[in-house]
Amino acid sequence: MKRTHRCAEVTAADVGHDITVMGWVQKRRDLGALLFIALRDRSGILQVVVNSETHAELHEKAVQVRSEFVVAVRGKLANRDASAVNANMETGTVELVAEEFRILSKSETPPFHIEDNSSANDVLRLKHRFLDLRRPDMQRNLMLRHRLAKCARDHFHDAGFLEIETPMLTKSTPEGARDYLVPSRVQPGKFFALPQSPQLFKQLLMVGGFDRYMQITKCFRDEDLRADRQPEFTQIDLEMAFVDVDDVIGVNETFLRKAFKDVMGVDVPTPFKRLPYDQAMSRYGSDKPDTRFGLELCDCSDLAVSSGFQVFSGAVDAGGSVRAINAKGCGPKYSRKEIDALGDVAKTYKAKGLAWIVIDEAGFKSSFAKFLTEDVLAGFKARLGAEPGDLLLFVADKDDVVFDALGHLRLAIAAKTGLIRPGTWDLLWVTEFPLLERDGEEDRWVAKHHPFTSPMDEDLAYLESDPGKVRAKAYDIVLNGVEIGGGSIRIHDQELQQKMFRTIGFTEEQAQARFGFLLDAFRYGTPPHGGLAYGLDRLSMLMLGKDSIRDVIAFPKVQTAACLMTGAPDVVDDKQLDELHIRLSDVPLEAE
RNA sequence: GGCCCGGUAGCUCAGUUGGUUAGAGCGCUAGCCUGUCACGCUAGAGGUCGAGGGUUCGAGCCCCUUCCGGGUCGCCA
Repeated sequence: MKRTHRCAEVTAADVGHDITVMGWVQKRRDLGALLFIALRDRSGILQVVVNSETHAELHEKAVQVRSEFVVAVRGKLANRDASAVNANMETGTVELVAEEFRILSKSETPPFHIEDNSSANDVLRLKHRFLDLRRPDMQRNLMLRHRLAKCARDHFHDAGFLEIETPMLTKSTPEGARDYLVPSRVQPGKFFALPQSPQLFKQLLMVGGFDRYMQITKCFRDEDLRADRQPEFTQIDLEMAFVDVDDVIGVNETFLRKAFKDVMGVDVPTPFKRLPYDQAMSRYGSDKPDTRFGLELCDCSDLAVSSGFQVFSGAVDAGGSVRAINAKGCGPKYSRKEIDALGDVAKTYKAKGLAWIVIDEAGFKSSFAKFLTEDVLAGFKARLGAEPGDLLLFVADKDDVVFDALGHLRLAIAAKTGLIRPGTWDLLWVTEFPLLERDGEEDRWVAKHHPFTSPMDEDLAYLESDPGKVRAKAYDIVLNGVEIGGGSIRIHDQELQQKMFRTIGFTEEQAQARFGFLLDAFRYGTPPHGGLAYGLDRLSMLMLGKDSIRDVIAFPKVQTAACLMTGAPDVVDDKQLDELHIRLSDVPLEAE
């Protein structure tokens, strides 16, 4: 027997014709002399009818099937009687009248039912991921991911990009995330690292003369997992020579517009909004702001200084700030307990507390009422445009704490009060990131993006005198408050690169030891270049409205970075370790 | 490493103040059934209450430890 159709790909034109389908038994409905089988493949479900009166032998075989048996059925596609039409089914007007039937493979009773919105828990599903993948929503997810990846290849191919692979076994580089290491058998005591991204290689491809490169590739970072972070994930990575910021942004806006059109059928207008980093922080308290709603931050530091409220004035005196958001109309919506819960949110992000004022017709209620004179209150109300019914929330601290706390508060309030309209696709560039940031632990400047990111031309003068002031030619693309990609224009000038290394405390020897191959390359004619990388998993996740990238990865890992299906990671034979010149220490021995 | 949530039948869950033999729905098995599509009807099987320890006359329930999973902070250039 040879398959002629997928189950749900039969059309009205096929009615009356002989067809053969193969798939899994979704459901068996046995009416005695009449048997219905809902047959499923990746396209959907088709009902098969087996009649014992007309096909006794066939029926005898078919009644043996159970859920998830794999069968092949040949027969005539027929229209159902009007009374038997199932309007909830894509193929509900037709059915396959079996004339030949083969059980290709039996199945044990599956540990959970194969269906959308499975209520089975994650452990069970991930242990049996091969079954979980049969569920229609997992099939849809991975099909969308495929379309997105294909769209990227098509678009960048059409725009003159070449897909070139870069090594998986490479050199560990300092800074950034923790590397996954691979021991060398041939060179005792030495290790490869799996790439955190193809960053250096794609820059070398630019030096190598491939002026437009793209790749869809795995990246590895040995850090703790989150709903949107897996130890291995996939980037759509690209790099272009002879470009500046606007060129990179342009080709990517075209890509995203095409991706949303082709994959989602959604029109996203270009150009996208652009928001400089300092505005993103001061208005939204985040470098990946969700701008689908307001609740913007408002600086009240000047009012706070003269408020007579020590917590407020002290924060400003210490170089911090007092900022607030006005949760319009939330006064009556939030109980005291719920406001306290907002305080807990603020404390999660290191705020020492959350000060609040509820404005009502009669006056106000506040957590710091005794410090609120008429004048001070009037000042805050005017600054925040407050009206009766509003809930004003204040955080006083160092700027980074204030931004972090209020930034997350506005998300919490938006989520709780339903400010976010589903089905909106809010694309936004965040630009002009700081080039450097202070490393608290080591008390030095470190690259915020990476050490090859170019400073903005107008800030070059400050690189040595006031490094914190220098902005970078770096940009992130943000979708609905989630960073889906980021990149920068790179340094292509050797002198500037040296200066950059000096600023982040690298001696020439250290830089040479770590990035020598790149610096060598840059001595031989480097085109100006820059690029960007997307998180394919995250973009797929958002397009599907999911809140975990596990839903768009065929075989994901759990929070302990383990694969429940294969049991990886696992112990290996001593022989393998010997070959790799590795001796274990400090490993708690399990009972053998 | 910290904090929070969860773990009872194959699955999803209920389980009163600590009290007899731990229940339900779905699924599964067998029988019956010619238009089902959440098929129906009848009968049946199915339990290390995650694991270990403690308190108690008595623990699914209380306490301690631990394992597993999820969320989150730190971490993630």
